[in-house]
Amino acid sequence: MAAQHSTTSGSPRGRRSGGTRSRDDILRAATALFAEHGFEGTSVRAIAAQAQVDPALIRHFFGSKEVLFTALLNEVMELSTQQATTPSSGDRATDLVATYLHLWESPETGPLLIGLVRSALASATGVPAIKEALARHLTQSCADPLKPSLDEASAELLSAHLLGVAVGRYLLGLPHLAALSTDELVERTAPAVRSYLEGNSRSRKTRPESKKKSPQEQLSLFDGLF
Amino acid sequence: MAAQHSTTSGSPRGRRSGGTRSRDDILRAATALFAEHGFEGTSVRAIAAQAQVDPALIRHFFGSKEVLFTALLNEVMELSTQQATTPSSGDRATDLVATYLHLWESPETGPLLIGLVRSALASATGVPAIKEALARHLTQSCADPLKPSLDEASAELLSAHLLGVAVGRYLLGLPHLAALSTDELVERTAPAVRSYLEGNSRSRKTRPESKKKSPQEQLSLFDGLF
DNA sequence: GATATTATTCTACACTTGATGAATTTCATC
DNA sequence: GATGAAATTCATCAAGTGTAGAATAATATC
Repeated sequence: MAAQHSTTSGSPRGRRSGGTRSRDDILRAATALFAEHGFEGTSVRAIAAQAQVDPALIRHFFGSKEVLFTALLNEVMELSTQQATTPSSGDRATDLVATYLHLWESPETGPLLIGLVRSALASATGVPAIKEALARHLTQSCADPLKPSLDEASAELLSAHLLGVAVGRYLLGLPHLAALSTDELVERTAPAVRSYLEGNSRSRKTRPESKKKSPQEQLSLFDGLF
Repeated sequence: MAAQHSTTSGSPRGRRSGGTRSRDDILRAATALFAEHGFEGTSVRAIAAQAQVDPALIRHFFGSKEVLFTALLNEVMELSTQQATTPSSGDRATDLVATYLHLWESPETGPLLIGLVRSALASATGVPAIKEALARHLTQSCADPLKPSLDEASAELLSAHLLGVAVGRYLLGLPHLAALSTDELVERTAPAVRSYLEGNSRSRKTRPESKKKSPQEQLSLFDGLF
């Protein structure tokens, strides 16, 4: 009785009959929106709207927007280490690039990574845990697989390279980069990665002084070949 | 007379005596804050506060937050093309990397680039001109200098690589990457760039079919050398 | 010297934001 | 069947958002 009680629209209050998937709906909506607009650019209300749910439900299930984001962060870190065991034959450079790009192509981890990168780069100070998570992701996915044979600076440089490729393709959408097939992309990226694995580890330490310029002799062996 | 008129603090209304540098103060404050928090993360009020100026002055001088940001965008594009004429001797890869990183190290263009990248990557949809500006910057600073000898996909890949290095060093602050001197960074990045200039342009087209895997023969000439 | 332009501040509007507390309904447990 | 826990919505708060109009003071122009 008492006829619906109040304002014009909306479902009635109280728990619904039968099972619920609101929690999953929220997670899915949050994944999509964080990927599109990052952490700060996504409002709790927008997530609730996309999940067709009241905004207060997000607080009920997760406590705060930041905790919700952290839940997704944990998910992507977990899935990454799981799927990191899928490299195949061939050389290490190709395997590394293929494994890394697979994380970005997968519909399970791809949107999470896009959201992570967008959120981590958005601000220099906001939510430091996000930037740390991105750094951790990079070392886990890029640097660690090459651990014994690469110094730390080279590992970070290599990670930055792969991150740049992902940013250019998935966040910026550089046209020709985005148009490549995954296989082509792997083939074309692998040589640069290989240059870190092989070229650099040999040419370092050969010039202790003379900080300035002229690193030609580094590959001078091949200068005539090309 | 009439004793200061109204609320507790703040300068009196009206124009100040003598010349003014408020407009430049606003530009400087905006540069710093956009670099720190990106376009969406920076409020007009925060810029005004940092410039020690009333928020309405920003509207008076620039009309809107977006126009203010565009003014800085134009500035960085202009300065980039100016300073792009400072390469030195040596090979093309080293010159390209040095010239590009100089834009990021310079106190005039560096903060503008940081703000541009932060803003462009923050959201998939917001202010499309920003993402276009970043793409234009990349082609102007990275791809165009290599124009005749590189196909477009390789140029974008190379641009993405350099962008990744800048992101890792200046936005993410990866510790070992940020600790390198500029010269060391150039030396260590150049080989990867060289692999695009030389390695790739040679090995392409040698495999019209067999899309999958095994790109070993690509550099097989040198496999024994390293 | 009158008039227009510019620089500067104040106040305010309409809106969005994250976070709460309370009310209501269903389900689970005993 | 009573009781507690969980799910759901509503109403609201205190802040912050970009933008706007109007008021005031100094300078430029004629």
